[in-house]
Amino acid sequence: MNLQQLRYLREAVRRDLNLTSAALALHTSQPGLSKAIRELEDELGITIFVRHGKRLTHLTDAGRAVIVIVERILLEIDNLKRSSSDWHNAQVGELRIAATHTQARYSLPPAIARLRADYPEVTVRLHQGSPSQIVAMIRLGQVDLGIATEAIGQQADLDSEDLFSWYHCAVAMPSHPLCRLEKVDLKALSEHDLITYDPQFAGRAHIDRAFNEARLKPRIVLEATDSDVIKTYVRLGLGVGIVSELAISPEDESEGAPQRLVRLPIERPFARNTTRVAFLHGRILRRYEQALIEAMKY
Amino acid sequence: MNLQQLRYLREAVRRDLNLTSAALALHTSQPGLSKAIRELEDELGITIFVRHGKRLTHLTDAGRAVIVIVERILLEIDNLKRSSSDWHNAQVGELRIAATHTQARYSLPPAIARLRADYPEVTVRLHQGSPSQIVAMIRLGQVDLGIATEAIGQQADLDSEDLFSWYHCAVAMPSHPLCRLEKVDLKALSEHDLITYDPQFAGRAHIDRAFNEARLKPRIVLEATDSDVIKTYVRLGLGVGIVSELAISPEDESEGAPQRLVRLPIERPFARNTTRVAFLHGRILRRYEQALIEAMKY
DNA sequence: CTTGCTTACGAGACTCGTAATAATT
DNA sequence: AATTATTACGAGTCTCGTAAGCAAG
Repeated sequence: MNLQQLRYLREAVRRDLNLTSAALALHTSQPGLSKAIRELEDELGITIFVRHGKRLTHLTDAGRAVIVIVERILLEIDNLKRSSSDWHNAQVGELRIAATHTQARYSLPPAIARLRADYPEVTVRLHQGSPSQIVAMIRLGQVDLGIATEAIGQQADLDSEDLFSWYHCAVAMPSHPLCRLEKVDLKALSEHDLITYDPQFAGRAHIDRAFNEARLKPRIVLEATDSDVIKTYVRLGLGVGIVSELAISPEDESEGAPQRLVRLPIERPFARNTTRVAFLHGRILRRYEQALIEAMKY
Repeated sequence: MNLQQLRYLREAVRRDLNLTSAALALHTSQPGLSKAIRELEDELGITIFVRHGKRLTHLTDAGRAVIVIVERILLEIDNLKRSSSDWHNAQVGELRIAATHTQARYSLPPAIARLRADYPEVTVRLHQGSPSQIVAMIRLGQVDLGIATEAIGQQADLDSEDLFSWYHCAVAMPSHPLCRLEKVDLKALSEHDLITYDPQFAGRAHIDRAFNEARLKPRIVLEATDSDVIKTYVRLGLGVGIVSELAISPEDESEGAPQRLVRLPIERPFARNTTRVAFLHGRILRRYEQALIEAMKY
């Protein structure tokens, strides 16, 4: 048994039992991969894959049991490399982050700037996606850390940590009728056109829940995954935007700004959102990964 | 990096950084082992061992961090083999148990008989030792399961399970003066010669504690690691034995027996003892290992 | 008939053991 | 002087890629 075989096996499973595709991904030949897997099966004395003629169709029970352990082994091998690397040159490396747009655009920049200053030799790769895509990227080992607000604290195979909390706010153009009110409640909001996040994103669940509990049907005229897109449409006068307060900067609200946004005085805020960072369960974090996480907490 | 290197490294650490001894244990050549470790250090980019000329003197900080991960990897590799083996031939294998004498002699036999009946192809190897030796044997991978009453529930690097509980009892020859009492209390016991376990064994700590709390000084005239030895000396008339009730069989007490022992009516029993089974943290148990554990619970 | 796994085979790399070397205790 | 790690080197093994074969959709 050797690590190569385990890596091949994992990739084959990840690629839905397509050895050709797995071989391609691993920059090796398909026959070699095929052989390695058969040899592993022989040595362990089990069949991992059910074969129909010359196709791998699905995993056996034993295969499912084995793959779990193999994933753990390879995770620890990674930990070994990362941990070693931390001892001899803590400051060089690569950090792959997946985040939603809101995080990538508003909460990550200062943390990454800080990281770049403290660890100039670390390359940062930033991927964007929906929370479920982020989770998938972590699982497949395509990224090291995932940052999102939804769906990221409840995965059994991921470890996660709270970073910070924030609320939604409502913004409108100065000319909007709601800007004339002292207090804006849910009912008032529900009577105007609203623009907010796609249901998967940035705490949208909390927004829906609030309206639901008040037995109100909001008129959401536009959904986007992206705070900037929402702000743009608010500026076009399409409605009131409900966005993360992270996405509203002083410049957006300043008197002199050409397309000034006004933050509406919402009576009671939508439920608090907590942005979290997640990574593979059991993964040891490198020094700069921990530094980034600390830099994001406040 | 390969598994061989990791195995070599683990053995070198286990053998107190003596590569010659490690090579011997692994049935390989010492230069090969030396080379493998250097190559691993090179690849990881760290030095694991501090070298004084040509001696390995101690571990570096990085080495200590690395060895923990390496142990985990090799444990999972073992799990992989064991788990696979469970799928293709659950009934064959080897089961190495370390137990104290009392367990090996009194509580294990029925469970092992049952195991032999259910899994005739499983070879059982039984090792004896003190609780701390048992823990060491588990740690070094010399045995699969360890069974003892003391010192075995509180090791951070071992998983453990309760098996059953039992009390100490006091036995004497029929002619002994204590046999004439209706009730025997600690004070009465403390006025006679006592024979019991070595301080490391079979709940001896509870015995000492009981006397201590009653501010009595027991006259322990003989200590043994072994219930049978204690019974033998009781039969020789050297004193009252305080042994596990597991070690007293109906034959010992039967009227017709040549060297009959009498169980004294102790007023209040010594604290309850719980016998536990322990194994390496994170180890996956084979079917017959679980079966043995279940067979011992009652 | 295209896709995709397996078998066959050979060149090159690697492993591992022996012998020699060198540094500590 | 004895013990113990490292270096050198070569035989044997193993790995891995190419080419060919064959089963399934």
